[in-house]
Amino acid sequence: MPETKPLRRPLRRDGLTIGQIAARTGLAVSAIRYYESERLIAPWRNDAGQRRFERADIRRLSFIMIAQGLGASIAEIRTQLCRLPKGRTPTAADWRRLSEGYRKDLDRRITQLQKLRDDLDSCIGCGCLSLEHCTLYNPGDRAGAAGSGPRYLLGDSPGQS
Amino acid sequence: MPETKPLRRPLRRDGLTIGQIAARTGLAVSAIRYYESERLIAPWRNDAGQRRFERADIRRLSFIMIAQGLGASIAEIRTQLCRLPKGRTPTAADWRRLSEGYRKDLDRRITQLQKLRDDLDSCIGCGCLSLEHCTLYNPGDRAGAAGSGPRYLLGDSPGQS
DNA sequence: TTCCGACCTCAAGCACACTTGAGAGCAAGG
DNA sequence: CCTTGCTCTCAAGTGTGCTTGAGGTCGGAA
Repeated sequence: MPETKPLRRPLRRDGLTIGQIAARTGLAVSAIRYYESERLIAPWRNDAGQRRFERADIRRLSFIMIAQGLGASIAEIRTQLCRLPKGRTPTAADWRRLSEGYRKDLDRRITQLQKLRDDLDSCIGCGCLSLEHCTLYNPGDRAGAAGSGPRYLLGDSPGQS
Repeated sequence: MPETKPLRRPLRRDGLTIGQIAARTGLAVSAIRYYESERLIAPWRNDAGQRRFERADIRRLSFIMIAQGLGASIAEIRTQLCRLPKGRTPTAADWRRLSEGYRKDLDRRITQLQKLRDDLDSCIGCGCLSLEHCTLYNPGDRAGAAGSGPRYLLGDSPGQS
């Protein structure tokens, strides 16, 4: 987490600076700028061209972080965020509505992982490893198997050859 | 799935060709070559320098596919595979031993996803989105949230702007 | 006024897991 | 033998989600 050390804290009115947003969300400044370039957020600019954020943007960024943790791509998240009301600050209910899809997805994923776990012992050492219709390779949709993203979670520490 | 259409099928003795391995595993030929370059598999070569595989390599590749589906990186899988016996073809018991780590990991991930699901409604629309110590952002280790890999699983079809 | 830290843009780079392309060499059915 | 399709190597490209660097501006405390 670079760019996040001393922080003098000025200008609370007229919006938050990108550094303040970074500090509050834990995101890197560069990541926030990237999200803007991807049209996930739309801060306004002050006279000098510096970004200024609303408090609501923190929530928006938080949603982005959660959605990413759940496996969503930037494009998907953009689509999701488009469903928020345009003219006004989203309410708790708006966010909750958005989250419902994720909840259903979580349910599906949990079910699939449970199946995967139950299949693992009976499958991994057996003849079905010679393939054909083993549930371990084609767990419904491949997505349900929970992705190629997370690193260093399988018990081995990173950096081993 | 390119490179997987007509298939004449010769030379069963003296090992399987890369095309045959590809057909049986569903992997692309290029992916198999890549795995060799990453030292996950080690086919021998015939006189002309073409790769020849053992049947046991199918199982090995299958393990790779499963492990990837569970979020393991190439490096991690390489480490895992190093634990297999060197001199002989791995037995079902060998594979089962390897899979135990994954089973434990699956248990952890299922638990975390359940927690995530339970937290989702109570968290996503509420004040904790303004951050600090919300479980949704820092679900233990970030890996437990199941990764940034899987695409198109959140209910929205791909290709939407 | 000075100065340092925070901010700006734009281009390029990175890591991962492959795929694609060029150019050439085998293998086996007809 | 010929042809077709499978195989080879090596380099470069792809997509995702950022980070890094260069070169420069802004803001506010001293």
